Amino acid sequence: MEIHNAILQSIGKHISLSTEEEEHFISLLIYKEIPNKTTIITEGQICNKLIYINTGVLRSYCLDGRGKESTIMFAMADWWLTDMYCFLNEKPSMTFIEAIEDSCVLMLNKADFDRLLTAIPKFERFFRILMQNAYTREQLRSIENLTLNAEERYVRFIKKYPQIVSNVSQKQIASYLGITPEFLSLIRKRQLPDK
Amino acid sequence: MEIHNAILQSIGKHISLSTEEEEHFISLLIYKEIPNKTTIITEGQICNKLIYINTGVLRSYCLDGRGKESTIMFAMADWWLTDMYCFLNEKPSMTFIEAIEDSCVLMLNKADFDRLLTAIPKFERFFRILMQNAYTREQLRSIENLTLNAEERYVRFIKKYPQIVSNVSQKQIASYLGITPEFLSLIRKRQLPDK
DNA sequence: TAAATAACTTAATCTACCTTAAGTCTGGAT
DNA sequence: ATCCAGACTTAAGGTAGATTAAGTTATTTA
Repeated sequence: MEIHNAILQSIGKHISLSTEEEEHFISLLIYKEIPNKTTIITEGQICNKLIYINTGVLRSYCLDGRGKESTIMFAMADWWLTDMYCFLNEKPSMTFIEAIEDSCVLMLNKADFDRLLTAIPKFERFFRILMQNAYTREQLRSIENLTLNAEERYVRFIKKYPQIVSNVSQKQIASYLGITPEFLSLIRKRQLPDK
Repeated sequence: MEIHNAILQSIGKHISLSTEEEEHFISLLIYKEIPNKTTIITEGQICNKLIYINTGVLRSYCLDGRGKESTIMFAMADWWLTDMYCFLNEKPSMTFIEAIEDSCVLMLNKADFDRLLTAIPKFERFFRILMQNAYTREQLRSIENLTLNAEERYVRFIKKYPQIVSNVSQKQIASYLGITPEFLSLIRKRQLPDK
């Protein structure tokens, strides 16, 4: 009960469910505690879980051919994440997902996700809105990557995600911004001195 | 009739509509022919149209403070586009949308879009899938921007959108890839000589 | 058909950011 | 307490890509 308050309230902002519908939905969720630094999804594994974060912070990232890490997203309490492409198409994951602080999550299997959408079509609406928001967020990121330099991107990042800045290593922030940790260090130094 | 075949078939891949539902949907669409180089959405205007491309190619782009243009997307026949963030939130557009060849489109007003989703909830499913695909596409673009250099991005671009390459100026391709037209010219030169 | 405008190329110079490498600081594990 | 590995800093030298500017080729437009 307790545990499902946040997710139900979050969903309730977009659709209204009857008590039975809420109970049915909750019955599909798998509760899991994830200690800091635990990897819950690994490249190559089938990624068949959609993850809702109850508390904590997770990070998804990928590795390129040369072993360079790129952070795809940081996700905080009340966010959803997965390797969306691979979840939807039931392909092996191209990404890793790990906890970057002690977290607890609720997970929904792909099969249950599909059945849920059929059983309670209101969830189509909920996930449409979720996908819409994810889409517009990503599009903004693409544009900012193209139009802003590293320092401008860093400044926007700390304004947009102040909670993350305080919890995450600079190396990981650099890999989100697409720069090296060394260069981020230099940017940070520039920001301080005179003001 | 003729004109609506493509859009109905495209929607029919994801949901099945009754004849009345199809007719209702079609009654909401506004048909418009858009000559090459016509701008149909301008920064600052309220963007309250969702656009389906029947034939032709459109481009959306934005301008940064220094007047630099960034192409957000190229959209071909059977694609949907708009300034999604501004359409959904009924804000003034932050982007421009123009035809880059003679095109014809079907448009759906925001108010009709909202009513359609209520009247025929199956459309929630259709647009969920549309948003999903848009999201995963954008996420891939973000990652490629971070991990690939300009030449690699160009090579992927021409593989993924061969039809666009033949119809669009290099200046516009450069602004999609986030490089200058001069540097794209250099990349293209490198590609030819020996092979 | 000519003139004008825009697209594309080429090349020199410049800069944002990377690479490498060495050094400091920190938090866990023993 | 000590050791160690990882996080962060600093700095020298290198490179991808920008900027500027001039020249060439298309495409409009008159």
